[in-house]
Amino acid sequence: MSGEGRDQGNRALLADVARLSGVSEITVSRVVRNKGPIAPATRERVLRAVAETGYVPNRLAGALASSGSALVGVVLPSVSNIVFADVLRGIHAALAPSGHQPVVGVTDYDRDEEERVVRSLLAWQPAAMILAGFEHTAATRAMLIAGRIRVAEIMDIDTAPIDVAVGLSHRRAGRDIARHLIARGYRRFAYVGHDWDRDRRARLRYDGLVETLAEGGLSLVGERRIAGPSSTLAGREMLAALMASGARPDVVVFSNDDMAVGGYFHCLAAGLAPRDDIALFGFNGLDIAAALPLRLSTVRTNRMLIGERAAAALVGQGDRPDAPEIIDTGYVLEAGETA
Amino acid sequence: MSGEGRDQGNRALLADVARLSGVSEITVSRVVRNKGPIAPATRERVLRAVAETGYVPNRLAGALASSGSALVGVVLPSVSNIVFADVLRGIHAALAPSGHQPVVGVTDYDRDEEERVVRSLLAWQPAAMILAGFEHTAATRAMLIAGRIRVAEIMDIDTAPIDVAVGLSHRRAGRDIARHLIARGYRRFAYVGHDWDRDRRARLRYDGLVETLAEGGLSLVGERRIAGPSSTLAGREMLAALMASGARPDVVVFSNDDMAVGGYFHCLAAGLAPRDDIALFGFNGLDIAAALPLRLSTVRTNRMLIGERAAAALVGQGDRPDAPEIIDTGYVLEAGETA
DNA sequence: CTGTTAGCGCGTTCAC
DNA sequence: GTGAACGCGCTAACAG
Repeated sequence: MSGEGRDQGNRALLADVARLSGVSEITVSRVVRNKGPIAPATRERVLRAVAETGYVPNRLAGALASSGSALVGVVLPSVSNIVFADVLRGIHAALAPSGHQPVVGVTDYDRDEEERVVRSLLAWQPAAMILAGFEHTAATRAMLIAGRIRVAEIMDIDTAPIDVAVGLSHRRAGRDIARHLIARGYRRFAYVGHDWDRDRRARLRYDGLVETLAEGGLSLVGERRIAGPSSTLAGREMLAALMASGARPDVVVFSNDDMAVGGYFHCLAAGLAPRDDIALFGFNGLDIAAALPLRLSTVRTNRMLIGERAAAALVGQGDRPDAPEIIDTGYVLEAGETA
Repeated sequence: MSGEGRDQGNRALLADVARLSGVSEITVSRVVRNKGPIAPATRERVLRAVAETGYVPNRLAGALASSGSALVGVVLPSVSNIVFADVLRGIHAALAPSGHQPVVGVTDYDRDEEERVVRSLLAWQPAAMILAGFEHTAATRAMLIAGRIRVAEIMDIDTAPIDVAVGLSHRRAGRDIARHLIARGYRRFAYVGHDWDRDRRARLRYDGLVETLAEGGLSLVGERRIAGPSSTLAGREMLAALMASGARPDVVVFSNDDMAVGGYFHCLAAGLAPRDDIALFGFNGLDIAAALPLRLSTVRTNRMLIGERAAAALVGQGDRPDAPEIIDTGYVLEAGETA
């Protein structure tokens, strides 16, 4: 606000280009946007003037005039989590061809912060909005619904969306993990996880896991959750604590790969052989999981695809449909070498 | 472009709030922006009307009218690299209080793509621009200089910036690593790295390392670089290849922690004891480095701080100064347990 | 194929 | 402490 020099200097405007090429502003506008019929000769003259002046269109003005910005709001709990970074990459990739720009807001896993972020993104009149997760405040939901813009809620498809849901069923993944491990002969299951308030999807997987165990007459022989975000260090410490508590699992299911890699490290430090002494199972299919001395057994999710499909489902797809749409991007259970 | 329903529906405007509260538009505007003198009673009436209508200011229009947007362009080579994700987190944190919004463009390590990204970000009339790195096309430089907006080039401070540089000296870090390891008694150095075209900072560190070794009468006994991005898997494979080539280093310096963790995994798989058989040194100070069975010896850089300082140096700081500014965010050499 | 007219929604003057 | 007029830079409708 203290800034003075908000002067454009010699920034070229549409009018400058028009004058230089001897046509009207609207003609230049049409050439620049590749819209409407233009005589080849005119186009060339205009293009030359554009190059000469170094004209860069003011999209702020353009968006205001056409009451439709090429901005897409993206609301993520975190960007330093590789999972969301991958999603963002997918969104970028899908948006680039149409000239749309993602504008990212970060909530830090806080619903009230999400409300503030959504409000502030909405102020830029975005063409669409992509949010990670389905748990919003009432006010957030109201803004999203009233906004009339397309909205994608991504990462899981276990909940009914406002408009479009893109992701995978985490509950189903949890069930598949249980089935797979039971089939492999494991019986003494333990769980090592992180904060469910921050990551409801981890809880959905847990529920699926425990449900299916129960159907097989099994239950967890041990369980440990850290009251914070997942991390390699947390995984290492939680598995150490679990083992110290006297539990004797033959397999440990982790809330995700970060935690599982930490568990792997605990095994190395404690002289336990992963799989032979204790089997390990993760979730996400991160690169590092495949680089461990023994390839981590895990579930590979396609985060980039989630971002791509979400973006593609929203831009240039017309109005919000009557019935919510569900897009399942699936997952692959990778047997690996640690379970 | 195919979208029909770009209709605002019943979106409340400044005029609606004004009518409802019985004052003029400009008064509402002042209340909403907390600017100018307002009678407490008026403010309250207006605020009530704002709440009632659910009014959200149109920042597009606001920016156009005041010819100054609260957007900050951020140009990054990648978002799925934790290093840049951390930087982005810092930028977000520093920008949030002043209501500025970062708009991110991703170049995928391509200079021509950077040019396109910069052009398209400039079209949103950002208040400032933050770019990772110093190597731009001539056209990119020209746009940045002509734009009159504040520009930060971040990550290293080994090159003269257009306006502000924020980061650390990678060449100096390379020299410090060499000095540290020589002091610890290591003599047979090897290097395992990744693509220098994508990451010039890795090369600066390499240069510093080799220079200092030479001053001590030493040189690398082995060296391996993958022609692609860094990754745990690449680190593992490159160290394996290096050892297979017959080199017998007593310490391996990696281009970064990802590569070093991969090297650690190779040691485990090959039955080599990290440090006792072969010492390992990384760069960045990632969380995972501290979670390994032996804490990785590395250099901790403060990526979030880089983002914060860059953002703080630009917004609300007036015009571009005559002389470029250099902000050194420093680094800490962490001795660790692997070297 | 090209131009004219009339805003988009708000903030900056100034005046009162 | 409040308001009226004008314009930010561009594009949607029409004409021609």
